[in-house]
Order: sequence, then C-alpha cells, then structure tokens
Amino acid sequence: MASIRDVARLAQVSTATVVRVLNGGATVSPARTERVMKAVAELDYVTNGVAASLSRGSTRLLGLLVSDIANPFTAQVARGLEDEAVRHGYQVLIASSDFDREREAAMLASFARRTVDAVALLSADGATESVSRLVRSGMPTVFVDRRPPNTPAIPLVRTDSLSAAREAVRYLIGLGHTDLGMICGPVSMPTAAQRAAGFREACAEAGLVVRPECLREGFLGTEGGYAAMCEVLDLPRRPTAVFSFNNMLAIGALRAVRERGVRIPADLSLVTFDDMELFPFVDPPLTAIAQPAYEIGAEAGRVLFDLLENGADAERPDVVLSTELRIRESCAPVGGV
Amino acid sequence: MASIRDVARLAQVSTATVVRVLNGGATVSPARTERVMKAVAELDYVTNGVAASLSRGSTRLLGLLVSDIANPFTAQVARGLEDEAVRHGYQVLIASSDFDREREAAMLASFARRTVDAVALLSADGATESVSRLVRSGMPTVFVDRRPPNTPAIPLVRTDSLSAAREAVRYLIGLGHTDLGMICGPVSMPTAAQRAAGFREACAEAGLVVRPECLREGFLGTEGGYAAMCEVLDLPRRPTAVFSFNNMLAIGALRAVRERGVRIPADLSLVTFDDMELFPFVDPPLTAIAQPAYEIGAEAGRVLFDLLENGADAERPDVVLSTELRIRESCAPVGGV
DNA sequence: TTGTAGGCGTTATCAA
DNA sequence: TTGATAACGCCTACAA
Repeated sequence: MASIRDVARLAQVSTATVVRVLNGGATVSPARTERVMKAVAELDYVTNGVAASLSRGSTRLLGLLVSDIANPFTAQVARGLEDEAVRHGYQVLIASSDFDREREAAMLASFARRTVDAVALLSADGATESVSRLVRSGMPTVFVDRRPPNTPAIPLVRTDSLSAAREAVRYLIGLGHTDLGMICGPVSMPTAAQRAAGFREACAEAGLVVRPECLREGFLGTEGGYAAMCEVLDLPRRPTAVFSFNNMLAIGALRAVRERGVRIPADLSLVTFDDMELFPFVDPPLTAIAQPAYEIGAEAGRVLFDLLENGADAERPDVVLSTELRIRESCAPVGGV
Repeated sequence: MASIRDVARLAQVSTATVVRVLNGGATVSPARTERVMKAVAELDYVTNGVAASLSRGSTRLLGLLVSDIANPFTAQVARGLEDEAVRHGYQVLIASSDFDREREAAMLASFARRTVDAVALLSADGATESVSRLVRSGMPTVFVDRRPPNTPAIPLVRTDSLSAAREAVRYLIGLGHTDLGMICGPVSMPTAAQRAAGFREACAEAGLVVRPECLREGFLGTEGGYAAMCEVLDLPRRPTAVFSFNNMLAIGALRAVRERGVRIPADLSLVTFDDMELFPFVDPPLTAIAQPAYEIGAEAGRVLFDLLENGADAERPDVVLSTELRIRESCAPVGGV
C-alpha cells in the first residue's frame, strides 16, 4: 500500500507538496502538480483517512444513535442526515441501541472512542448518564425527535408532538366520539408523554373524561402495539376510537383488530402518529399524522454543522418542523356510518 | 483530552503497561492494574480509536453500500449486519448510493480512504469499475442480494430469485391465468434478470406466450412501479395477473391500480417479490415472496468475518437463503371469483 | 512483569 | 512556491 512518501519520492517532491496538490488550497507549480498526479495514478495511491484524521483531529464522521435502524421513520431520518453529511464531505456512523440501555451506552462510548466529530441522538430514552458524559466531553450533539429529561441545554430538532396529537384527537372528537382510548409508549419518552398530554388536553377541553384503563402506556414495537391494543379491545366497555402513539404500535394494533374481527372504522376509529407509504392502501386507508422524517434528519445535520462551524456558545432554539394530519378512512362518526 | 501518556504518568507506569491493562491479554501486577484504572477514571480517559486504528492497522469498521437505506428491505439487512458486527466489536458505516453511479463510486472511494476493514455491497448495479478497483485493492468484500456481471470471484449472500419467481408465477398460472405481466427493474440488475427469467420459465413450461409489451423492464422505486403499472394497465389488452419485481415497485403499482379503479384480485391478480409488515393489512392482503432480510445481513457479516479471519483464499460458495411464498388474497382464479 | 523507543501515514508549522 | 520535520496518540517489538 503506497504511502504519501512513496508518492513524494516518485514525483521527486516533498510530502508537503503532495498534500498541497491533493488537498488543494495551496499553490503548486504546474510542473510539480503534474508529476504528483502521475505518481498518484501510477501507484494507485489512496490517502489513508485514518492517518489524516489523527493528524487533523477530525474524522469527518457523524454518529447517529437510533433505537432501530429498521424502523422506517428512523431510516428516513438517517437518510436525511446522510445526505446533509455527504454535502459536507462527511459520512454517518449509525448505531442501533435496540432499546437496550447498556447497548446504547456502549454505542455512545464507541462514538467517543472513534472520535466522531458530532453526534445525533434519536434513541429510546437516551440513557441519561451516558448521554451527559458525552455532552460533558464537549461532543457537539443534537437531539432528534425528543430530548430526554434532565438533559443539558442541547439543540433539538423535532415536531410539535403535543399539538399534533391534540389536533388528531380533536378530529376524533369532532366526529362525535366521547369515549377515546390511546395506546402509548412509555411516558419516560418525552414524545410519549407529549402525545399523551395532547390526547388528554383534547379530551379535557371537550369535557370528556379519559378512563384510566383506556390509556395504555409503556409499549413499543409492533409487539407492544399488539399487546396494548388487545388490552383495549378486551375492555368490558370498549372505547369507540383509539389514538396510536406511532407507526409501529399501529401495525401491531392492526393485528389485534383483525384478530378480533373488529371493523375499522365501523366498530372502531383509529388514528396514528407517523405516516407510512402503505397507509393509503391499508384496509381501510389509515388516517395518520405525517412527520417530515427526511427533513428532520437533514435539519439535524444542519444543526450539527452549525455547531461544528460556529461553536456551541450561541443559544439555539428548538427547530420545530410541522406535521400534517392526513385524513383517510380509518375514522368514522361515532355509531358507524 | 487526556492521552495514554497522561494516564501512564499519573499511574506511574509506562504507556505499555497502560495498554496492557486496557486491552487485556497481557499480565500486569494487581497493584499497577489498580493504579492504572484509578488514573483512567480520574482523567476520564478514553482511548483514541483513530490513533489505535492507525497503529493497529484496523478500524473495526464494516462498510455497507446500499442504494437507499430508507428502503425497508435494505434497512433490515443493515440491521442484521450491524448486530453481527457488534458481536465482533465492530460497527457499520452505511452509505447510500441513491442509485447514482457517481455517488456510488465516491462512497466506495471513501470506504477505501477510511480503510474500513471490509465491505458489503448491496447497491444498484455495483458500478463495475469502482467495485473491481476496490476488490483489486484487496479489500475483503461480500456481495449481498446480487453480484454484478463480470465481477471477480467474490462471495455472495442471496436468495434464489429465479426459482422463487418461478414458483410465484406458477402459482398464478395454477390459478388459471394465461395472460401474465411483469413489472421489473432494469435487467442490468442480476436480480431483475433472474426474476424475469423465472417469470419467463414458468410461462414457457406452461406453454404460455409472454407478450413483450407485458414485461416492462427498467423501473425502480415507487415512482418506477407506478409508471410501469400504468403502462401495463393502459394496454389495449390487459393481462389478468401481474408479478412485481420488488416491494417498492409494488407500492407504486398499488397507486396505479387504485387510480384506475382496477380491483384486486377481481380484475387483476398481483404478486410481488419482498414482503412487508403491512402487506397483510393492505386491501386486499398482498401475496408476496418473503426474503429473510435480517438474516441476509447477518449472514453477510459472517462471511466478512470469515474472510477477515481466514483470508480470501478458500473458495466460498454462494450462501443461499430460502424464501417463502406467502399466499394472501391478492390473487384469484382468472375471471374473478 | 515492565519499560523504551520506533513506527503507523498524514498534516501543519516554520524556514528558506 | 517549496521542503524538512515535528506532532497526532497508540501499539508492539525488543530488551531488561
């Protein structure tokens, strides 16, 4: 494997000149430039990025911590971040925590060891201790989607979960529903707490009481959605409409619904946070709150590069992207239609 | 930022001893071990992985080139690969080519520069030149899902596209269909060629003629699926059953179908390669060929570590994982039912 | 069991 | 415009 010294030798210049030619910026005489280029071609020389990173003190790597890259929302965010990274000559190192606090901590530790230049955090609960250690170490960091409680002042890119949830539930109430349910993630997740709050607020402002057994908290993944929806459906008195915390829960919920022969929207109306490409084709087409996942990722990238270029001193208000309630056919006026 | 020398100084040992304690393996006296640990804790010392990589000549990084990490199949593969990587103390650097040959080449070049230890290739057409350069450089490499034509002998993890496609089409034929169509990716993609071949073989063995205008090739992405399906549906004589190259095309196809008010399966039967979690809930539930995406990724990881540990000399037959035709309700006997 | 010292390949400083 | 050279921080012979 040819090194920069080999190139320098073959081109009869100093290594400094090779660097100047390769990395641009400086001025090198045309003759030498050409000699260098020829030597590079001849030797199949490729810069060793590891050595370059060590020397320059920057890896041009962004770390992205997620719960599961296989979640479509997450993957879209990752793609948005990647595209923004590539525009800056960076790449993204993705790590899935798999909802496991230990693995999450381990992944953050590798980010630190690998000295990625900055980190975007979109994980289950951002295990407080490891996150704050990372932040204390001075790593430029951005939270995506949610900011764990008791966290230092770190920028956040998100949507407005609370009002989006409230809007969706208002829509349900507008349809005449008075007995609503929600299947929700663990309230330790800020988004879960916020969406539950939105649900509650909408009910409260309409003077509806939320039966505690109708708000099932603490579920994640399709399995969780299935379990939560089963609990709701098996209630002696079933709510007539259910609001789902996210796409994964909704998928699980659909399974529970189908299994019990419950008809949507005749027997039960359903709205969920997070839209998916297939929702319009589901039976029935699912009404959902769409989040601009790709944009969220791209925006997170912009924040990170801003941090990298301008330092973390300035105050940075949350970046709040807007959601859209896409009304399809999974909700009907109460009593069927 | 504390370095290993700071730790050594504080612990009153040599840097070699620090390394021994931190990386294990060697024997260090309990007294010194403890002093080192204390110093590490006191200084908040974290190994600089970049320096370690440079010195050791290994980054413990796997590169994964995909067309688009936002594709659910791809994301699952990535997850499988990541889990296998983590078991070996590795991480995965994912790069999306976005179906762009230039970007693909650029991403492969960064893999080379960053000196990832090995690369898994799951990309549009594996732009031959850049791939073979990578391989020539001695990079341990595995193809995932497909091996581009004219490629050096490199291991491959895949499913049997041809027979899976043939099986699905036979199923269609068994239902009485005699006029079949297929919407397909560009035949420069080996999987597209294979699935088209499977389609043709099944037709041929049943003595059916495939009308050329019924086999639309060259489409990718949901947009492509939409366009291809439009072409098929707008044919003067419409086939009664369509086989879709993959999940993305199928989603686009669904849009075309809906737009034209075509009923599935009454007017048209549909089968697609690649299953999705939501397919059982689509109207109607989609019959699909399921591939073990996660396993494919994990298996690719195993091949890579085998390559890393045992060298590339041994012959490695393709790893062929099995598919499953999941029959649901998107296909009906010809003439409706 | 422990320490010394050289090397990994690039970048950047400082003279010339 | 060029070149020599000292970092960057870790690992690993080799010697003790």
